[in-house]
Amino acid sequence: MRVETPEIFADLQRKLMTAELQPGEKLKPSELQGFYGCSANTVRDVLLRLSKVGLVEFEMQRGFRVRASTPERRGDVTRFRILLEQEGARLSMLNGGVGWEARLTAAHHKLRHIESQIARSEDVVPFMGLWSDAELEFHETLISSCGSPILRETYGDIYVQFRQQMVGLERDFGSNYFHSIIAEHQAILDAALVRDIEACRTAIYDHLKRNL
Amino acid sequence: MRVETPEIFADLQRKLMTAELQPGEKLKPSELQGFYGCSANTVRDVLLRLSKVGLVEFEMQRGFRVRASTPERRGDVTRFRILLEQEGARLSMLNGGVGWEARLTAAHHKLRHIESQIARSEDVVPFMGLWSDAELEFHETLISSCGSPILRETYGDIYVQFRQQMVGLERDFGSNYFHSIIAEHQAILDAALVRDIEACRTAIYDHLKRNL
DNA sequence: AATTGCAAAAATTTTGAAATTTCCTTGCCT
DNA sequence: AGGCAAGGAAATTTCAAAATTTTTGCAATT
Repeated sequence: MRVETPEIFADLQRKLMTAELQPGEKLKPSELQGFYGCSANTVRDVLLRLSKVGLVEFEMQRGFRVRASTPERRGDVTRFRILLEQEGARLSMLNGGVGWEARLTAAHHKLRHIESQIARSEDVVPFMGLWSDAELEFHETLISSCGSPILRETYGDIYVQFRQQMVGLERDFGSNYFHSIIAEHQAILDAALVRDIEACRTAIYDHLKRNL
Repeated sequence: MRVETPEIFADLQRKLMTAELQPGEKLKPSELQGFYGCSANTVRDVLLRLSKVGLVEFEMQRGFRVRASTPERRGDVTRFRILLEQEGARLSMLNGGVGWEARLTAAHHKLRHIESQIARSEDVVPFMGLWSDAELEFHETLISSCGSPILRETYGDIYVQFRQQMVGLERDFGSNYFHSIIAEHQAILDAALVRDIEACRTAIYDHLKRNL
């Protein structure tokens, strides 16, 4: 089974984000090498790049480890995400034009569609992949007109880490849960479209505070 | 001339931050290898880690390049630094105790001492190294009680990038310049010590806005 | 004169193994 | 029994060369 480097990266990132590789677990290039059918050094390269994203911890002479998941870190990631998203949204509301509004509306429409399906269905699991993608797109679109590449990049990294920290956390995905989520996303959209900076700030906080 | 990996990292970081390696310049492992007396792969490793910090750009199959310096990026880095420092200082003012106040006062005292010397002297160049270190310590201490490892780490990275963007920019380092800097640092310290969040936010902005 | 195609050169990535460091087990001494 | 040291196993880092990819230079065509 021959795999190319970008695929190794993608596969490891997915396993990291779905907790198929569990927090704290040691990542040995010499072991993964066999699985991917490449040399240990290639795996090492990929892991170094994953440590840039923050999914993996690296310590010199001590190798790699799946980033640990603690209540402290979850809170830290969440607070940082809130900071970046509030600022990104604020700037987007100041800079964004109709194009931004259109893209945001579109992203929200798709997200809403999936969330409605989930709210009606029994089992959330089969929707999780699609929902994740739609959620990410909505939030990234929200900050997309902030005019700061650094903010957008950093947000992308922290979002990925957020997912890593939250997955594996057993939560009550009852229909209540998704009804709340739907309302929260709606509140963010509404505030953004009328450029109400304070309302949007609050809506973002209310959406994410459950993870603090 | 045999050099260990951490020293290669440190040396490259210094050259990157002092513009001895100029923005946009290509970084070829096969060339640096000769200079450091190690293999190309070792250099590659170091460069991958420097790209995590943001000093170096990496693109698959295209190698490494010193991060470009443009007015846009300078502004972006500066705005992001302002965001992080304002939030870090705000949280520190809420969480920090006397210990924090003491460390901040100490850091400011050292910084002030060097800045006074510079303001009296003709040539700033010989002081630049010491001043850089003292400035970094002051700003890092300011946010040190924020309680967010992620914020502190990210600030560290962005500070380094800030230096990289600003060095090489010809500026008027007349005595006026350092008199302003002294006043600005003092304003930040004063606001922080009396926990005046708004004043501190403004003082940080006023200190950094010249780079926008 | 500009553009496309091809071949040579240069640079990057990958490899497999050697060298080094860390980690763990075992045995010795207090 | 507890702690420390030495030895061996495992893991990480480094190396030099091979394989791959990109870039460059030159000629042929439009």
